[in-house]
Amino acid sequence: MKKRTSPASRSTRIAQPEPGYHHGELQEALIAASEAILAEQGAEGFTLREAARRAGVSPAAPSHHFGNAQGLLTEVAIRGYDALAGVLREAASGKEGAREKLHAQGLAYVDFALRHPGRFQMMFANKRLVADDARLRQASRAAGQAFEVVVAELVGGRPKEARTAAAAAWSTVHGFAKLALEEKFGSVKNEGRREVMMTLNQVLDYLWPARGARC
Amino acid sequence: MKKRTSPASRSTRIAQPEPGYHHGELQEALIAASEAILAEQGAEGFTLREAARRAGVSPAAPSHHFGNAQGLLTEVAIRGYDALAGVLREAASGKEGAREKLHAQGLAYVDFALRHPGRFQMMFANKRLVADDARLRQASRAAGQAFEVVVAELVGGRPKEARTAAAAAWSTVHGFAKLALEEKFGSVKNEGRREVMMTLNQVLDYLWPARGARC
DNA sequence: GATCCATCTGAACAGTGTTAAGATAGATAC
DNA sequence: GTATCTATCTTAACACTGTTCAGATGGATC
Repeated sequence: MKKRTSPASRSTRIAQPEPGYHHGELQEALIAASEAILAEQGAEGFTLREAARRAGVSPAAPSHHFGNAQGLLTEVAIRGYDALAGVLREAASGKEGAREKLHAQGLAYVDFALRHPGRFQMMFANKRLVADDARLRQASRAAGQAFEVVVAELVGGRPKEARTAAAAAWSTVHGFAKLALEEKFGSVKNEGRREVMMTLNQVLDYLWPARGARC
Repeated sequence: MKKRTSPASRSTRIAQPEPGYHHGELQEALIAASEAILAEQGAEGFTLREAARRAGVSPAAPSHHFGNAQGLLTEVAIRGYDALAGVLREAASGKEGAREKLHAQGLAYVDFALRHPGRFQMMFANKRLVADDARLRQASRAAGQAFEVVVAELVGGRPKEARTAAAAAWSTVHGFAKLALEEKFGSVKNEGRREVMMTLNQVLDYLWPARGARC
């Protein structure tokens, strides 16, 4: 503490809209910093120290708010699931008919994954999260249920079949997103993305065909 | 170099069947050590130093054979894809009829992932591998094509539709495996695994129904 | 105005991957 | 049979990482 103690230098800290901490702003600053790292560097690029650096605090500061790196990432993942659930609900709300809603949700799911790869990968990196955190599990379940409500409409309400169909839908779009992110369907940068999304369109048409199109 | 120089102490090194290195055995020892770590600790538990430790060499030794950690893991991933491709081909060969073959492949794929989670996760952790390694890409493509040959039979040879159907099949089983590993379908330990595999069975039946079962 | 207490810092620790220079020893050449 | 060559491995160091703990800091409370 030789050069950074004066109020003037303090206010130059990055990602600190209000000059004073001690007011619960550090949590938000750390979460925002983490999301920025994930967006720029991907899930593997995240480090707790870098998040602290961007928030303008020492490496030990985050521990007082989140316990450890897993705690911070868990909070980031929760927000990610909330965002995903919102995207899925909105996609369904803009369509008429169960098949069209499911179709739109599938596209929205993969679009979310390709637009926010770091965040998406981290959401499903259980080992880096507090996997049994109650709020995390709830947020994850809520996102999964976005499929279930649409699928229930598709299969006509039978709960057993709805569970199976929801698992099928989630598996398909999740697997497609993961494989696309690992470039198994070719590049996903720039115009490569459009092509990958068209492949997804065909996959969804193949698995959930328009009434009477298959068989 | 004070205590470990005598031939006697040298021979006590772990995972070193033949006492003499200098014969190309270190590559195999490092790969075997890495696979053991992945099996015991999962993908996140792998460290290059631990692999070197198990092979009985210094932390710098692997660099002479694999360049860096990514190089070693790439070799591990290649063997993983080879094993997976073998499993998929064998699963198909034991069945009659395209749908039954695809069904068996799906079960085999997820079974492979649940039995070797660390290896499986690492195979799809592009950031930890030399993603553009020619042999890795070839091994990955070979595994993916195990689906294509069966799916081509299913759709009757039309190549465009076969590509789509293969992407659909791979996506579904890959997504199911990933979600299962992240415990999204409940526990996957012990008898929980049987239940998860039954869910997969229902998913496959739902997406690729027996002739005339749906519609 | 003194005390309290949440918050944050500084410094340390054990661990990581990677690099460069040097030791070692099997293979080759004379 | 001895000397040289060359692949292989070690030692030591560097810049990182996450986490812990004693102590400084300063806003809120009495």
